[in-house]
Amino acid sequence: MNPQVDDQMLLLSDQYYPSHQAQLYTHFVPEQGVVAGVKSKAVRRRRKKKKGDDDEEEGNMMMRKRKLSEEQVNMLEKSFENEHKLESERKDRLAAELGLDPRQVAVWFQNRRARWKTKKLEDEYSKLKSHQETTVLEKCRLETELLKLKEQLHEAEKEIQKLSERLDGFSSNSPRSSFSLEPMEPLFLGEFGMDGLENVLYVQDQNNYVNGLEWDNLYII
DNA sequence: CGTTCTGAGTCGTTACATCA
DNA sequence: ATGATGTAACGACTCAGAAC
Repeated sequence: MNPQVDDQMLLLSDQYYPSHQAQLYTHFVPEQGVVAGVKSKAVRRRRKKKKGDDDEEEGNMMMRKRKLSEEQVNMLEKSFENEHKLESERKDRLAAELGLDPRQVAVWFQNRRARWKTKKLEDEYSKLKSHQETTVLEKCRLETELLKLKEQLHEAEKEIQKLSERLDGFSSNSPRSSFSLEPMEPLFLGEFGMDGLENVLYVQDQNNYVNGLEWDNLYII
């Protein structure tokens, strides 16, 4: 910020810090630069930079942090809830109502927006994180289920293989007779895959429709 | 004494106005 | 119309005092 702007702020500070409003501050720091109407260039002192910069104002620490009163913060919060952006008119009105420098109101809103944004990011992050965790769990569950189903499929194929071998043996050893149903019975069941595959069709699982699909695929191929 | 909260300073960027 | 310059507002980063 350039010096001209700072000068404007000095004027504004004089305008917005009338002495009768001093009681509004819970932590009004004595040497603020406007004490007892003294117009001072030190209203907005530059803070000390890092250690070793310069010690010009070490003696009279003019720049101290002023904590806003609960009432001021409440009103600012209300205003922030209504609208995060702060137009010039609203800033001036708020500043006048609260007995603050418009610059302070602007700074408060800037900080509030920044911290609101940080909090929002944190919230979004934790939401995404928990969503990701449940997705990973679901993936594990599905993989386990897939393994089980593959195992069942393997068993079913083995069974089919056994039955088709039996069928081959039967057709080569005995002549066809339309009246010899007795030996057909077990085969009949086998032909439709019912022999020994109950566990495939009646798997106790909430997703057993999946097993059904697998079974369909087995016979479509 | 370390941590957290928060008011405020600094810097870079952007939008806009003014002027030569 | 156009480029240079000044100004204001803002976000991001940071510091530092206060509170816990």
